[in-house]
Order: sequence, then structure tokens, then C-alpha cells
Amino acid sequence: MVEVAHDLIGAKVVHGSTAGTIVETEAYHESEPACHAYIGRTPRTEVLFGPPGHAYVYFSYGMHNLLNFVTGEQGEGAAVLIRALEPSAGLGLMRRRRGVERLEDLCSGPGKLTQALGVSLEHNGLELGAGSIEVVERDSEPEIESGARVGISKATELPWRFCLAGSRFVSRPRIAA
DNA sequence: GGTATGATTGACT
DNA sequence: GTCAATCATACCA
Repeated sequence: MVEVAHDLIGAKVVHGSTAGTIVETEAYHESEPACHAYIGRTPRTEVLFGPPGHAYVYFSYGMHNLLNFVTGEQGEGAAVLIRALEPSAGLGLMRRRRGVERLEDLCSGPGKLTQALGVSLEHNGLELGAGSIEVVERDSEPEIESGARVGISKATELPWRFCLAGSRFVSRPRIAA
């Protein structure tokens, strides 16, 4: 799934009238303790072990929805967390949902982009392309930086965070792994 | 039935 | 830089 996280940089996420280009992702796998699937199958992690190409939405800190794409094969717990987007469509709606004006503040974080796109727990388990969420792959390879993942306390040494080089829309600057 | 913890954000010192 | 908000989930009694 590390390759998928890399390849998703530059791809586009579409949800209703809003859309954005992915500029930041992180990979997670059941073999390392920072991953939700690490503890095994539970009602919550079930979708992580399902077929790839589905959305995994996680409600965190009592106020934020985080959007992931399931990437492992059936029975393998793996996912890619979408951490930041460059807004490309539906800007007015995004501003209304977020209550901020600056373009850089609309989707520059995992909790922000779900709010801007209107993604929530009801989208958990949704098949990408079949429901309201669609992903359009990029057609050329952009310049990509890798680094340590953000906001976790375990397995911080894995360089599984990927960012579009020089983008103003990432949630944080690069952190060396 | 109770408690600890988090893949975050925004406001404040 | 520090800290509170706020709740689903997991784990223990």
C-alpha cells in the first residue's frame, strides 16, 4: 500500500459538487502498531480487511472524520489516509461548510478536508466510484517528497507520508523519517 | 458499568 | 508553544 499512497499524490477526489487534488497521504498496515488494523478484526476495522477500493472513515477525537482508502487485498488490513487536498471545485460550498475564506485553510488537514467535502461516517465502507465518492487517477508523475507520519506515537520511524513537493496545501512541512 | 486514549483542530499565552 | 473540546472504541471489572 506504500506504492498506492505514493501514486495517490496528484489524483483527484470528487464528492458531489466539491473536488480536490490529493497533495498529502499516509500509508498504514496491520503489521505496524500505528495502524487501526494492528489490533485485528473488530466491528470498526472490518472494512479495513475487506476488498480494496473502498472508503474507510474514522471518527476521531469526538469531532473529526478522517478519510482513508482501503488498499490491501481481501483479508489484509491496509489503508491510505488522505491528509490534504488542493481544492479544485465547489469552493463556495467548501467555504460555507468550513466557515473560513483562505483557500489554504479549506482542506489542509485530514479533519478539514472531510468537513469541506461533506464526508462523514455514513460513507464508511462505501465503494469508490460506485457511491458518491469518486477518485480520478493522475496522468503524469508529479514530484513527491516522503517523510515520517504525523500525529502518531508508534512506528514513527516509517517514512510512509507522501507530499506533493512545494505544495502550499499540505497540513505540515516535511518531517524527516 | 467505568475508564483511558486518540491517524485533530482552533483558540490562547 | 500549550491546552481544552468531545465521544466512539477498546479494554477491564
